[in-house]
Amino acid sequence: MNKAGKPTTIKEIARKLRISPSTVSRALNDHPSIGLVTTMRVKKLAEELNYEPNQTAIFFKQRKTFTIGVILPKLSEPFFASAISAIEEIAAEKKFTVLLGQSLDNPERELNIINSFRTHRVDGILMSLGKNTIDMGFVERLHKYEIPIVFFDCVPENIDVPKVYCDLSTGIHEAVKAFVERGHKQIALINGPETLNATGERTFSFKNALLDNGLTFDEKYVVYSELTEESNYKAMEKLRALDATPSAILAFNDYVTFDIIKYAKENGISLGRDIQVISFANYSLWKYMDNPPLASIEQYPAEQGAKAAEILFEMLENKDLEISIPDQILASKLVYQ
Amino acid sequence: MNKAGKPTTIKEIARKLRISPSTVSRALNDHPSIGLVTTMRVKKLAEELNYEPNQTAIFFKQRKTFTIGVILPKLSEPFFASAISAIEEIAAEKKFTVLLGQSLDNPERELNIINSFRTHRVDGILMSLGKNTIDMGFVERLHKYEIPIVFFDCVPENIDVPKVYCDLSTGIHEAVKAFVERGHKQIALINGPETLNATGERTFSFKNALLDNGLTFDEKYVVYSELTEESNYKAMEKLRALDATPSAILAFNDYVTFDIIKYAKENGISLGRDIQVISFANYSLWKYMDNPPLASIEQYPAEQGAKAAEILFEMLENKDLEISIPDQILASKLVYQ
DNA sequence: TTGTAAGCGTTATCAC
DNA sequence: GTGATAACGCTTACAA
Repeated sequence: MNKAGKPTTIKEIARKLRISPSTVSRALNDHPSIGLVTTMRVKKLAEELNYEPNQTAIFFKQRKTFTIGVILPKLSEPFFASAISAIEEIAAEKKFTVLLGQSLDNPERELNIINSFRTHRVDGILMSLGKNTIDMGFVERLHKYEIPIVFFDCVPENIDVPKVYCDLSTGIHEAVKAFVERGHKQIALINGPETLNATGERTFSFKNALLDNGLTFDEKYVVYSELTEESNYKAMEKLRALDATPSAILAFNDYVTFDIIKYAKENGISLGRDIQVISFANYSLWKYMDNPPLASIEQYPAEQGAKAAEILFEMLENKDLEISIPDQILASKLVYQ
Repeated sequence: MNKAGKPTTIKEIARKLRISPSTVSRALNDHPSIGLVTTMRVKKLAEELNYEPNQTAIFFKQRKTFTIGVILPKLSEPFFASAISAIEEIAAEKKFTVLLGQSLDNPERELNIINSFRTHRVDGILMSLGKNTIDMGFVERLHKYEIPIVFFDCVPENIDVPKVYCDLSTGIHEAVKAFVERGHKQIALINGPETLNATGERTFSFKNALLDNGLTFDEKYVVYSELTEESNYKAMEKLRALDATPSAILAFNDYVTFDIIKYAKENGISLGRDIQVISFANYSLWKYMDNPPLASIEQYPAEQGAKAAEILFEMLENKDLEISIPDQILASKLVYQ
């Protein structure tokens, strides 16, 4: 800071020391060719004047911003909150800063954020897709601009781009096995909207898991919910209307489970005795509840975010935009509370 | 993008159109002095070449980055997650991007983040202090650099700086009143560590609320916890050891409440009948629980974040770094689930 | 209405 | 070991 109230610049230091700006620059960067004395003098004055390099100038010159952008559907979702938390920690280690954008599942917002990130010249992007994203054209555009992007959790299909996601089949298998071991024969799945990938994935693995455990798969035991309370209740009613009412339910996520718990309470169903539930984890407060699900399928948001960040930083360090990185698939796991 | 694979620049457009870069710049920025025809030609070519202004150059030149930094203790805390979520939405409206840093309650990390933000030349900072921050010297430093900062939720005392926080006294008064109306005479407070401001504030308001409701204040009914499960249990035991066991407890936060619930379960205490609890909200899932607290004192994280962001943007627009802005105090409120 | 030129702060290249 | 100069891409007086 100088008397004019403006940040000190290299030029100023140079003027005061009657040496050239380039010498100052080199001295500050410990360039070997600069004499020890000069270096010391420069550093001393820089200290005194509270010199701080103007990063915007450096960014501009070096075409690198030491910044990564992270795009998530919603930050207030615990799942994404812990992902971003992990990402920020890794970025901080690497001396990178994190630009943040939330899409709120709106494809238009997603594109706006990406554009904003691009004009901010972020060095790379981490992204978890919103539910409604169809057009993936932006991936190619980013590639043209040589901005690497790594997807995690909600990742695009059929595009050769680095991805980190959780394989639900392992957790679903464990869940069904746990149910079977407890003697359940009628196992249902309350799934999400049929349009979601996550939904198809669950149905697929659920079917396999049933067959692998010596049960038959009956479509009727898979009901689809729009994930509103009303829709979740309807799903429960559909299941209760079946000839052989299921005694075990795999729920799309914890929010569905909450509604199942509420529904059960209101309808005199005893959770744990009449019906057992296993859920996909977003919350982890079950231990405080009286009627928690039997277990949860953990999808490791922090680990996914961290892994994605690591891959991104590796790409940034090696400039290997072209080599295609194999999908990083974390196994989901059944976790008892 | 041009054939060299580099982003198109204004110079390139100028060269191709055989006009000067300044004309191109002006045309792209709809400068009134440029003829309509020229403007159109420029814009058309810019479009064709996928021209995108290099923001790093603009940031550098204009000494403004359209970026705000947000510093929070921990992103995975639902309280802060919803604050940042609200902040991001407001920033997006203003076409600002959000730089993110989490202090993890570590003062050193806080300073690192602030330095990083400063070198990134953020236009302003929003911050919620970590629990252990003592040295507030950075505020003055930021002031010198003319970087406005607005605090929210966990704000510094005795410093003239814009602050947004929630006044707990209103909620605590309502809580005590609610207890009294239900016939409770022995009301306890399980408080946080004595070193925290938040703790002193609660004691202070709790005392006043008791007196205002015609009860007496007895220090023994305020116990301090380190907020670990063990410490929370000890707090409960202290209360149970009192001559007149409290029938109502005000809990420092929802985590404490969770432990109270757990403790009660394990010790055959019926929540709701033997003991009623009111908590300070960080989670909002009580409706799904069997033994929820009677009510929660809501502190409106999203509103606090939003308000702080608004103040910051106002400061940025008016460059009014000097006028001191009166504290923005939101009333906390007792909310029944 | 348009062009010229300077400058933002830093660093890389070349020269001495 | 140090200095001069140019360059990054854009904006903006000032000139024309």
